[in-house]
Amino acid sequence: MESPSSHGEAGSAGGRRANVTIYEVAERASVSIATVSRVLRGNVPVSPGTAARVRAAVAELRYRPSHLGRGLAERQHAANGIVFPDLSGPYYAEVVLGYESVAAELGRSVLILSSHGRPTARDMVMELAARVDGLVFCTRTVDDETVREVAATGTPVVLIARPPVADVDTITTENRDSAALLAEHLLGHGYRRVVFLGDADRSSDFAERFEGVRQIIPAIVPVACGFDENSGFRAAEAVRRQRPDAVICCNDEVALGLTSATAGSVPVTGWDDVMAARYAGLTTVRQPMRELGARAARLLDERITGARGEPHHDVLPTRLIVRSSCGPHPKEET
Amino acid sequence: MESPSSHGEAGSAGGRRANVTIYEVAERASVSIATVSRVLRGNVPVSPGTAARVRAAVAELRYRPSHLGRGLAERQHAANGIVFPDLSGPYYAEVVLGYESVAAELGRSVLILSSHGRPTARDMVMELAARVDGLVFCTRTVDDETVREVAATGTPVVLIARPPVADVDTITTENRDSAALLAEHLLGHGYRRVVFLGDADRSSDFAERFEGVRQIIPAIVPVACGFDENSGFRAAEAVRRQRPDAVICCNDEVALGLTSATAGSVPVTGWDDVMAARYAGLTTVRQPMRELGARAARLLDERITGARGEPHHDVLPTRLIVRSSCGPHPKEET
DNA sequence: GGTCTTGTTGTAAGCGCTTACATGTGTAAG
DNA sequence: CTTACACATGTAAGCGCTTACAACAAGACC
Repeated sequence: MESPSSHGEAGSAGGRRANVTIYEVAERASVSIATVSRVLRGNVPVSPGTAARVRAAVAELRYRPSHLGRGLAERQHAANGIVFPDLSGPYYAEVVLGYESVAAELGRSVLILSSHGRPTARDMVMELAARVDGLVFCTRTVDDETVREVAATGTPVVLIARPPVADVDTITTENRDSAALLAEHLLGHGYRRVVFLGDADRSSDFAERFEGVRQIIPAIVPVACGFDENSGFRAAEAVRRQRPDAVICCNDEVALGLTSATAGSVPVTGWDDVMAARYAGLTTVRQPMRELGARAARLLDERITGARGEPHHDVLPTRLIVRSSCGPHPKEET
Repeated sequence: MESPSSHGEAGSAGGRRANVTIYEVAERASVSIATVSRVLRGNVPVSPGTAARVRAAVAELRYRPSHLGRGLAERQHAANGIVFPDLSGPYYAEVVLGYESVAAELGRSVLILSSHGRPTARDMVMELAARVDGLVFCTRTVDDETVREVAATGTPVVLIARPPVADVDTITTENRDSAALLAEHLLGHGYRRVVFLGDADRSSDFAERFEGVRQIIPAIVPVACGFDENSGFRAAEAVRRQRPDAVICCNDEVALGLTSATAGSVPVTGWDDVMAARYAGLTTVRQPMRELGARAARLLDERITGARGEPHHDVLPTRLIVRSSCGPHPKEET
């Protein structure tokens, strides 16, 4: 008996689900479990005859190696996590898509966690960190302390659209310059009194956009607002009180929400260039969301597989997309 | 020395990442690993003093139990998977969001896999199946054979928007009746020659919608088409050749794409009621996408935790949303 | 015929955790 | 002052896999 335990007893008891293990395969192929493992991993030569017998046994038994056993022995999960606030709204969906796509290519499963404003987010993140080889955080999903704690356990971390914490890699999109460009465009329209709708305290992206605008329009008036359509819609009253010539919104959803409420009576711009923006004719700034996720996956993989060195702080370029929502053009080009 | 291995030697060698294990916690608290485990799981009484010592050691060492070790011992992953074709487009993003939200509530992590038309999808699915306690498949991401194979290993499976396979649970949204309703509405507009834009062979949802329409408009003309905006855009030529009074598209994205190409010259309807549909004024059928995911997570959990019995085949209700894209209303109500 | 390779396979020690069972202590009962 | 019984804790056997090391067989070579 080679088995140290009861593995040999294949007895299909009335239990729930008796998964077939490497022991049963070994027994059926009349080899040791080590040989089965070697055939499956293919990193050590095995005689062709034996290999064939093992493969036959694997097929007949429909054997699937347990990830738990494998992971424990190899000390790795072959999985990455990504944490974001919410998947509704096209922004995070695109980021996650890009991330998954690359991670899968690299042979890593991806675990998602939507913090969703849950108060237990921190615990959920630590829990997630215990089951992956690396972790990506999008924007302000958790506080810096949590990021630091995860990083301290040695788990590689990449931050998306968020200022650096400790010496962790980050990937962001360009905000300041394109915000300035957008502001200039609005000035070109002849607008003077401009409102910035969005909460700069809650997102470094928003803060940078605000700063970029203020560089060009020092008198910019900030009006606090959430992130979604509803917030934009509800902000209409507060915006109207400012009697603005134009409103620069922190993202497309807010812009779209505001547009619904004002029926287009006020020139508006967004940020992100989500699908709905095209149909609403929204002037906005396009950012490469999918690329953001893809890049994060690659960066993470490098760290996991051992790359050392200075933290990366990549910045991806964005592009101003002028449509009709900012009003008729006195002289600008499209 | 209680440790059977080298666990006791805490030596922080120059290695990559020496995770703290239950052995170190035990040593620090001067108890056995069994006691540490008991304190952490809280299912067996431990004297208050000991528990406090253990908790202190856990905190000082920043100990995080390994999911691999725990999962192996408990024979469960505490994780669910979900497989979908693509996350771009709001449909799957919403489904996944609803799924994640409930799964997290139930204490399960969620692993996502986008099949993305990859030829290796089948292997990736089997791989995923080996690391979760249950799996959800959205629409036609993999063939029936694969679904059967996963189900055969004893892994609970739930199908979303897909016809039953073996005796697996399914969740779909109502298609036939709302399609008939939509067709009637179009008839009410006075339209007679109607095209159905979409590929009924590639989705049971689309097939049902087509059938529902045909019940009311037997002369409905099918025109093949993909799933996304681009497909809709490119189908404009083929559609025009049919000189239709109106076009019923298989989903909103196709409808939106078509609309861009025809500049609204043809009455069009979609399906799903995605965000962009509201801004494009698209007449469509709303389906509860988030609820679809949420329900799947609950159903799966029931099966995982042991519910037996007949397969469920839930059907969620949908709702016709009339907007302007189907043309001016001769007499209909909103 | 004996020694050395080389190639193939088995043995067994972990990986980090849970838990049935055994052991030891203090206290109530006889 | 025993005997019994709770209660708290330790001991050790797994969970399913990988892999260093040992063992062995079959040619190659002198």
